[in-house]
Amino acid sequence: MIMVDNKLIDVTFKKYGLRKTSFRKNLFELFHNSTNSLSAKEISLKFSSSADKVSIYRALDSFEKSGLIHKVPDKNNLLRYSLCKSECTPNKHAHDHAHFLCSVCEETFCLDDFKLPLTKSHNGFLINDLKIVMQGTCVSCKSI
Amino acid sequence: MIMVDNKLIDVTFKKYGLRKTSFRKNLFELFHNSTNSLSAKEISLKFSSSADKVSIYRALDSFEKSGLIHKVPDKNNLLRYSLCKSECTPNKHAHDHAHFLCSVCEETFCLDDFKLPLTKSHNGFLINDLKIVMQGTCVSCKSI
DNA sequence: TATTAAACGCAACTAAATTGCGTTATAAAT
DNA sequence: ATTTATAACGCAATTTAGTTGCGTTTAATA
Repeated sequence: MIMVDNKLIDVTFKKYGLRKTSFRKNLFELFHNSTNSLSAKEISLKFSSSADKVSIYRALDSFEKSGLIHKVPDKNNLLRYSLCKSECTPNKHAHDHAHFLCSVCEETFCLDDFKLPLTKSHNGFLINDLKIVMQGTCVSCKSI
Repeated sequence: MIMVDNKLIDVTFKKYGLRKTSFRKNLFELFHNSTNSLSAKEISLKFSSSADKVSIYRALDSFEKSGLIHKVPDKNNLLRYSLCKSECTPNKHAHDHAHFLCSVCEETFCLDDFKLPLTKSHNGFLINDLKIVMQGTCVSCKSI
């Protein structure tokens, strides 16, 4: 596992109000060094089962509530998370991007530059949140 | 339960190539008389547990594969289905509409007239399928 | 009416996620 | 630096959704 600057950990954990336990620091590193999203199972494997699954679920929950990570859709309806790229806080997650599920490798990608339409209401329905999920073949799988 | 015309059942089951067992006829009626979507649990409750859950899951699966119903998103990641309104077949589900999850009543609605953007690719990602899921307050809950 | 293939129903199972609770470690207050 | 309060940990047990296997029943058709 590539080491992440201690400074970055300090700043990030302070910003999101998280306690710096060794497991949570490692979990943050894992997210930071991952290009894609992570499920509890994948995290468990990366830690070669040294981390209890309950700790994983609780850490993910706490990371999400603080605004450090966000839920992303999963092909098999698992809980799956990605590091937030924009400035999310406990009060507001700013996820104005689409998600892409690859049917081949089953990975989930954030399409940060695919912006969502900003619709506030439709036929009397008040819209607080809008998600776009695409399925298809990702860049890497396409060229295989 | 409001009776559905036997003619409608005959025509529908013929069209989708489904066998007319009493349970599946009742299940179709249930969908037909529901304004919203249904989960396996809700269906089980409606049948007051007279239907085995395995039969429910298998019927839903078969209804979906035939093109009679389609999966809709669920707040708690459950399998949830709605009757198809447009002309879906086993080969092609034509669901070019958005779905709306109400945060108050937790119901799922199909917004049939909210059309999806027809994008075929984005940054090298090949898009086969695009889903829009909205969250907010539905018409009824808004006015409470 | 006989045949065959799908649907049913029951039990057992799998896998994800959650809860409870006693223990440990961190942050802050002294 | 030590104490204290609280959050996180780790283990076991539980919950819940959904699946599989298999023998039996039922519906379509020949």
